[in-house]
Amino acid sequence: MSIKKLAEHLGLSKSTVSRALNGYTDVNPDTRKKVLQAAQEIGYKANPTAKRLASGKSRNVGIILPANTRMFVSPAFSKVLAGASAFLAKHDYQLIVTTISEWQNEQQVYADFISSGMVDGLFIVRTRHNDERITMLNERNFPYVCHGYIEGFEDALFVDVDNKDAFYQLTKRQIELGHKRIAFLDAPIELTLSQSRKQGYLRAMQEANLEVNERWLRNGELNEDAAISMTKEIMSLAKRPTSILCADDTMALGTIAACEELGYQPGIDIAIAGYGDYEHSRYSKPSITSLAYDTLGVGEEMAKLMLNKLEKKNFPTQSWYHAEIVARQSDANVITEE
Amino acid sequence: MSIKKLAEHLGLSKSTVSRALNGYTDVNPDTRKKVLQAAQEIGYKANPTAKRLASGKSRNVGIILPANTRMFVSPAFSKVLAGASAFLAKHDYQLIVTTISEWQNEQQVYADFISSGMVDGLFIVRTRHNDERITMLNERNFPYVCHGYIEGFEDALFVDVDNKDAFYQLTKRQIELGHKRIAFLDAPIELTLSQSRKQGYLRAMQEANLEVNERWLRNGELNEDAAISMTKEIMSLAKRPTSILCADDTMALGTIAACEELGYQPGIDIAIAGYGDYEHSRYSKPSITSLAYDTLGVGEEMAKLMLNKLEKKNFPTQSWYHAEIVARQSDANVITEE
DNA sequence: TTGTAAGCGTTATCAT
DNA sequence: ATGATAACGCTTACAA
Repeated sequence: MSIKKLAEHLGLSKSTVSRALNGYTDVNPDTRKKVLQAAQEIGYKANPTAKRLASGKSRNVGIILPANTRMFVSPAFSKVLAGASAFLAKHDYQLIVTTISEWQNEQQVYADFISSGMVDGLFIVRTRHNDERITMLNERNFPYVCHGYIEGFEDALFVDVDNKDAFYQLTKRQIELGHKRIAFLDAPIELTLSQSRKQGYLRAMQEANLEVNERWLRNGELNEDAAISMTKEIMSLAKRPTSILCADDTMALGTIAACEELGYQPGIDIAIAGYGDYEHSRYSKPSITSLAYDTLGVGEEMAKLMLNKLEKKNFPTQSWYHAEIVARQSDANVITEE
Repeated sequence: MSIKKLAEHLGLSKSTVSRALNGYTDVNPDTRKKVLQAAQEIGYKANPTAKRLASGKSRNVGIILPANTRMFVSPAFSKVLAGASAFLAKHDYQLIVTTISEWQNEQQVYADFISSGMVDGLFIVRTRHNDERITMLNERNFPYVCHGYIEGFEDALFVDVDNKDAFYQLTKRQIELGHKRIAFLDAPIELTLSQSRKQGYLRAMQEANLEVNERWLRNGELNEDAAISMTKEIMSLAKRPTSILCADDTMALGTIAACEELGYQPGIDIAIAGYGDYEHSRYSKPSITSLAYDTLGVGEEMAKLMLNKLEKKNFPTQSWYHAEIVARQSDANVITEE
């Protein structure tokens, strides 16, 4: 009733008003001016639901977050979201976050969400090898942008941190600090990022001609508990590492706790480093050496790729960010001579 | 086109199919059975957008989170969200989270969001004294449930933790541990919760006949930096506290850091306690004594109140949760004799 | 119990 | 450059 009223008020037809409002070219500049002004005065706002039904576009982009993992809590990730949200908002798009619980079927939730018409595109996080979500989105030809690279799809859109380089750097740092036995508690193996991190680690180790003990190379969830149990196992080995790299700073926190429980002094007896430069890492004791990247920028970039895709501009499809070491205490003063 | 197709396929009218699908009573049980089965087989899903336009209901409830504060990151709060989301999902509602950036006008964002028809109700967090958001929602008669009590509106819906009791307990604990000079770094003064926490603190102090030094009672943002600067100021006072209570565990983290920087040993020279029982509090050094509550439950309760409201059932409008002390190292072994 | 038909507020196709 | 009018997919009086 509303565009209708506005039209009547102006003595114009709905269609003209609609065109004027939506920036079509075939409208008399004067008419447009009048319409815009009247809309302003009357306080007319187009009804998004009706718009959506008529146009098939929602101007929303969605993201589905597991309610139970730390993803929803990861300080780094929430900045990514903030960056994406801000960029979208500037372009009159909205970010819609829904959660998925453990008891829900992931594929189903994704399928329902995209077929609900609520969103024009989807952000995908924690991308996995042979990710069924990606497969489905490709099949349905539904626009998406991933946080984390994916392989096997030429024209896939993603932004990622150069994890390989990041962990190459971090490992190299350990080597330069004199370590020879370096463990790596990697992310869950199904995540694509775990592979690249592992590669970076391996490359540095091989370049330095250091032994890569398979027992020092583990995969686990990005939380304290997983890190604690892995650390305990590793540190009880006959041949144990002098340095432990972690896939993120929460793991580093757990690793520190586990080492202390075992009687080691992190930062003195044993080196520990993480990834993500979470807020608490500065305040941890010892403070945690970590890898920092432009979280806000990553989010913005994801949004940018998405808008390009949705509005069919020419665009790059992939974007890489660089992580840099933030050196702190946790790996700084460890004596490593045998 | 879809319900139409389903109807044609069944040889029924759209309306009958619609009624059958939506559980109306005036439908032949047999007909309903057939319709449901056919829908199942064909894989028919009602288009939510069309439903929304026709019915004026979205089956979505929204929440607007500041992208920049720690709200989005607070581990406790993300569990609240998870609880709410799960409960809503069980009842075929969705939680929609949008973010608001610093440069956006809050009232505007709220107004736009509710008038967008995207949500049937709103969760409000960080409720404030004379909260303009509440005023607006009341004026527009738009359903909402607050996290944090609000005053001045009889039939307001909220769930809250008994903050007064919580900080009464926490303060009392300090007193029983022998402290006489107890500081309190409270939340931002505009938040309603800061008042009740202060009241709890004051009550315990007064019951014990202890001096309440106004300089020891501060308000600040719930993050490390705010706590650090407040702690430094307080600890440089001629008469300084032997115990510092914090409005949440991130503040406690900052307080610990600041005390250490000043040469104190938290948990030994000075007692510190927080609120929220964040994940990192167990791993902090010293580990942080905190107040824990049923975060998931709070979220579920918010969702429950919301659904009651939306579906106009009789219901309680308010719900209180209890917080309990989790005793750890940060305030355990502090010697307090003068 | 079922069907008809008029909305819901837009956009989009065709004329004019 | 503007106006009718038919979608969009569903709900909901009202009629039958």
